[in-house]
Amino acid sequence: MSCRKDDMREPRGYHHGNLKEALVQAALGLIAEKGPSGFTFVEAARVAGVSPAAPYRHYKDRDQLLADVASRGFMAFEAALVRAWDDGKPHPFDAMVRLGQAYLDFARSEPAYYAAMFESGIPAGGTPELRLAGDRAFAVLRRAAERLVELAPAERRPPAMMVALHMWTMAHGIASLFVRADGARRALPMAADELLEAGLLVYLSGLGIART
Amino acid sequence: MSCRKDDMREPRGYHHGNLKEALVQAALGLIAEKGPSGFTFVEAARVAGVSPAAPYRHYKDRDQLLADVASRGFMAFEAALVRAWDDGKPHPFDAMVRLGQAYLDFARSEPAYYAAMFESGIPAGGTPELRLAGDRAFAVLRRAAERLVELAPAERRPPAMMVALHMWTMAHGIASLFVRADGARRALPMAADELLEAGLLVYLSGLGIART
DNA sequence: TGTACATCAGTGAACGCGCGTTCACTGATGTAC
DNA sequence: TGTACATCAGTGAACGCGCGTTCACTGATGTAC
Repeated sequence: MSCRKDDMREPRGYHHGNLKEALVQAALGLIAEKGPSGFTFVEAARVAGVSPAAPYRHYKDRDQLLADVASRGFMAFEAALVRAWDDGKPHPFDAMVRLGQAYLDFARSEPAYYAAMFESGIPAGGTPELRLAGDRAFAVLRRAAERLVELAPAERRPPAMMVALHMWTMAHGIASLFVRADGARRALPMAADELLEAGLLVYLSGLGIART
Repeated sequence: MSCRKDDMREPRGYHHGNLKEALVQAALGLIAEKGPSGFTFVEAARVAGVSPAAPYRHYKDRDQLLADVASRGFMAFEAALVRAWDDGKPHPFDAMVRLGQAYLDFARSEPAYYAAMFESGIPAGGTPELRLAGDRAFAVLRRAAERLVELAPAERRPPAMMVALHMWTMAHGIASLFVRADGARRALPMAADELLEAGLLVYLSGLGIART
């Protein structure tokens, strides 16, 4: 999926050459291992094979690194959502179900990104890049919602923004409660994907939006 | 709402008399202030006015205290949900909307409990008490769902468990994204309560469940 | 009612640890001429 | 092509800090007789 664990380029001289990248990868590994709160600046430096003072050349502090990781996470997230939505083909209905799956898939396959994005406690607008990347990911949901509400009976067409927020809410609720990678995941008497798909379908049917 | 900030009983002798309680209150205050990951055992002792070794008489370690806080949180949560549901009166439909409100109200008015319950990273079954308290809170949703599905057309009655999970999902998703107290709360172009209410109503309508 | 004693809750000093951050430094790189 | 020099990325040692945990201890409480 992502370029997580490669490029631990062994032999290096005085200059690392790619430290910023290496710090991000190190952070991802540490977050996956012990959660966002267990990740430290010093240890990221150690994993990247560099002295504890080196990261300060690239990030003001720990939170800036975390924000960078979260930004990159949102970019990868947006890409995954765009891919799943695939411009609403062949039918916005199917595409929307794929979108939900992609949301959960991302939480599952990129738990470190997901945790940095949603569970690290850094503010959503912490840096301009982070805000932008987050907005762009949401915009995918927003565009999908716009296409979907066009399928509703014209006389009672719901606001697309609301629909987008509801889809986000359901996907995020399920991911937070039942898909997360850490010990706080709750047991579920069915597959998380099915739960989400069923929820989305019931919801759309409540809006009067049908498959054809 | 809760008995949070009282009983800081000033003058005391060698024995505190109520240290366990005081530690829980101290933890709640610290979690509210800096989040679950910023809370430390030593500082809880300091706030309770006691030496750093004293808490070990009552809790094996930091996580046990956190689990106790979360347990108590689930008990208060359950009570709030039961109160809101009010046995489905006057109509399960209205009661369900109240239930959703109560969920968000709890997240808002008891952010420390909420964080300990859902964002502290302690496993949901960390202690038997915690598991039991969590199950009981969910059981309220479950019972509500049972009453609601009875209103659905008999020939396509959805499983109550699924409905309960969907309600939980929506409420939790909104609480996690838009109601949380820390810096990670996201802006919302409408009231969170209205978003949840609308989502629940659309969902129920999708199940063929109507007000009368 | 009084005394002896067991139990228990809290003390305070100490420990080792890892973190975040700083500092003057040094090795490598690139560029002007 | 060669040399001088500015710039920059990383060093390594040091600091102060707060945490978790332990230890032998001590003061208070309750109970048996």
